Amino acid sequence: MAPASQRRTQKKAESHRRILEAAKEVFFRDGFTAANLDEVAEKAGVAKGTLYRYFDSKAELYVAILSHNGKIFEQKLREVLSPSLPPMEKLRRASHFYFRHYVENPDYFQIFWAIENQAVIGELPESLVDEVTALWDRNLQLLAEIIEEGVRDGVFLDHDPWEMANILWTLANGIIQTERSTPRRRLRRRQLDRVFDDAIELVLRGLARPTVAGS
Amino acid sequence: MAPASQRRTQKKAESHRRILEAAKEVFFRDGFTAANLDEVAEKAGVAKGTLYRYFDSKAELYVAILSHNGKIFEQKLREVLSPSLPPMEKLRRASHFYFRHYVENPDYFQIFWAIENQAVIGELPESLVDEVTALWDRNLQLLAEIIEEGVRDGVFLDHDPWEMANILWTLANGIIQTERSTPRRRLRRRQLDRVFDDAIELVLRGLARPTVAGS
Amino acid sequence: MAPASQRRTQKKAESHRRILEAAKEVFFRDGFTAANLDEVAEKAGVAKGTLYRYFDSKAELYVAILSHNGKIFEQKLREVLSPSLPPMEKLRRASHFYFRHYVENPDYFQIFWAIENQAVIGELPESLVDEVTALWDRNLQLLAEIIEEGVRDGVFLDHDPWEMANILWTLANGIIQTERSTPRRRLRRRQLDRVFDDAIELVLRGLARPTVAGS
Amino acid sequence: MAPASQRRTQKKAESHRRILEAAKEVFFRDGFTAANLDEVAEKAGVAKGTLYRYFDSKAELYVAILSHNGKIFEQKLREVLSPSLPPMEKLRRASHFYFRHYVENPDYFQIFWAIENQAVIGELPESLVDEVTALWDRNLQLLAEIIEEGVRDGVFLDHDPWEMANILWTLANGIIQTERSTPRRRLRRRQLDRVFDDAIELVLRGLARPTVAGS
DNA sequence: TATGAATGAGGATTCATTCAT
DNA sequence: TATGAATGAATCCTCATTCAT
Repeated sequence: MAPASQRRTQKKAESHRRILEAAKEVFFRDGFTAANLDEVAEKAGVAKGTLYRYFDSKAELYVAILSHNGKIFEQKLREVLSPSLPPMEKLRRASHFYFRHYVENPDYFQIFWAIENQAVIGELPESLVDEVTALWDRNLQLLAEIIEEGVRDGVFLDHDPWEMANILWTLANGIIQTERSTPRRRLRRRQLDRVFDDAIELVLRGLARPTVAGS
Repeated sequence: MAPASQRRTQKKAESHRRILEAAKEVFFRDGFTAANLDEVAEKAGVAKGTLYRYFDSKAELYVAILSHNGKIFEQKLREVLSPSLPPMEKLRRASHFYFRHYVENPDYFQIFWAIENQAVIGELPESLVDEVTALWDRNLQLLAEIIEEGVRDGVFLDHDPWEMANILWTLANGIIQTERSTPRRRLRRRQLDRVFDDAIELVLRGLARPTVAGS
Repeated sequence: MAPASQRRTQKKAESHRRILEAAKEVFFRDGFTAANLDEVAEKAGVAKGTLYRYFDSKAELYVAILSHNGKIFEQKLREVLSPSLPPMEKLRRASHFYFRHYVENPDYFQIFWAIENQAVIGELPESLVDEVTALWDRNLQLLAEIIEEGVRDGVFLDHDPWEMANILWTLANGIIQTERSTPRRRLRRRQLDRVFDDAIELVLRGLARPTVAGS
Repeated sequence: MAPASQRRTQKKAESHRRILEAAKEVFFRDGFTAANLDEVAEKAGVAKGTLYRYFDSKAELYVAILSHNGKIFEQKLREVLSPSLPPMEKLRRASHFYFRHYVENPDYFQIFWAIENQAVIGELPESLVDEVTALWDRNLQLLAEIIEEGVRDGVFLDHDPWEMANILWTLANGIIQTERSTPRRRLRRRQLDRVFDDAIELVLRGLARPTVAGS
């Protein structure tokens, strides 16, 4: 490839990245409908029209963020789950990873929820919606497999793994979500660390098969 | 009061109620920004201008719904928690109430989350925001008191009651929220009943002080 | 009807009229795509949003003009064609009416042609397009009936009346259209009167069954 | 000329041709304002920026098409009008040529009309507009000369030749135009052939000096 | 008090044109 | 010379809010 062409390709990739970055911030803060593409363009340092060279519409830009961040998340989650660990420890690590990921990338988060919004989905090709749904299903599937393993090994109560995965997933999301949406309450960010640990341990206790005393 | 005046007062109350009803439906379905006051007025059977006789702005109408439904919820929750029950059973009832309340009033729900977003709602009087926040804090406080009682009685692990209340609250919200936002996943509405029961029992198990074997 | 309500209704009708008037002018001058609704609103003396209280979209406003003017034209044409005249004279009158109508309402004209435009039609409900098409067909039908009468009476050559109506219609449109589109040519507006007369007589001569010499 | 240079010149001419070809198609289909230069570039197989190496603006590209096709038309018309024929036959041939030209090049046509609209085209150099106007005037002049000849010979009525040329021109354009814009009416393309013949004969009859019976 | 017509700022999207490579 | 990415002005349409009746 000629150096000039290479430079141009790089610049394009850079613009793409900056747009996603800016859009993530704005969508996160304002939600899909209230988000303003003027602001996205300005934050990304490009002209408004440029957005449309990279994404066909506001809705597709939105989905691109969901998808992009979902892929990063999935990849990191897989790295965390080294196969030799016992199931309980895997779950504990996955939970901590999830929490840490959120603390370090607070704006990756809110956005998970919004795919539900009919106002957004209505404007999207079915295929895009399916893509994002499948992405998050894969993450849930990872959890379900750990639980299945634990059930087989007799360390977890005999519940439906997929259902349990949903409950765990839900707990984690719920805590983060609640914390986000109630910044004034007594539950402060400084304590969030501990609250999260406690919640994880609470759920793991609830999930574990009680060890028979004396055995 | 003169009969004419009385009739007028009744009619006003009726309009107020119809507007709240209609707005709840629309805000729930579309979210704050995408919600359209034309539709609210039409559903309520009043003229658009009439909305402004009852509420100063879209945002205040929104907050009025949060507040109104919160009050109803609080009242019902208090009715459920008759004081003679053991703490564990109180928590179980509160949880089931919460779930049942959601199943019967699905549109009461989504709306809890949105108060967070200052950027969307815009400039609300501090007092309004505080009112809603305080309302939900009172609900949490009810849970916290049950847990405190349980800790005192030795049936719950010795955790900070407020923190535990948050975790429970969060779990319940998270499950409902997840179910709402992932209608395509394997976790179907028909199973939600059971999932919710399982989740509650899981958390209560995690919260309970393990009984000494043999005793 | 209460006087206040009546006044409001009148004002609405007045706005409707002013919008149609302004839109006609702008659409005529610029064509559908290039026409600017900002300018229409300004000329009509209403806010831009007001346009949308009366017409759902640019395309529907456009069709409303076609339809409105078509109806006026049809009505006037019928008035001109008093039934007792001989066919040849009826045609002559219809022709002169058409020409006069154009001279007095130059902006009624151009617009006839544009319904063809796919860019416009594509955005319109089928029913609207059909309405306009039917309207103009009725005008053609009026001409065809005169010709049919003349053919029966033996004063016109034995051609298909519908076809002949098309040719006449076409001639008239063509002359006006050409004159509109070539303002710089030697054929000046001042002469248009005479050109139009000459064209009409030329076509009527061509249409007439030659009278037998000596009779 | 060096072979390399020659090749480059050829390639340029080829691009020029392809751009005109593509632009004709798009302008014809969509009209001036709605036409999209992105599509033109793609159809022509060149980059969008390349269009501006050949034409200074959208408007100039448009005018180039008018001019280019006008020149082709003029050349062919002259070939058709071999001087030895009687005027009536010349007119008949010119008419048929015009019609055939349209049937074979339907997209050459629509475009004639649009030069008029200064508001749409915007600021074109006077010289460009004059060029196109002059081109079409020359075609009209050809017709006028035939009529003048016929008037001198006594086979045509004594009318102003330029005026008659306009009427003929107009009739032809009108029929084609009407047919274009009313594809749904009863006048179908299959019959257009015959309609056109009938129209020509009608006009020629109207133009002809009646032969005195018995002489 | 209730109405609903009018408003006009705001926002998504398009596209002719420019210009660095 | 050709490219195609970037630009940003232009424009259609929406909708919360106002206000005359």
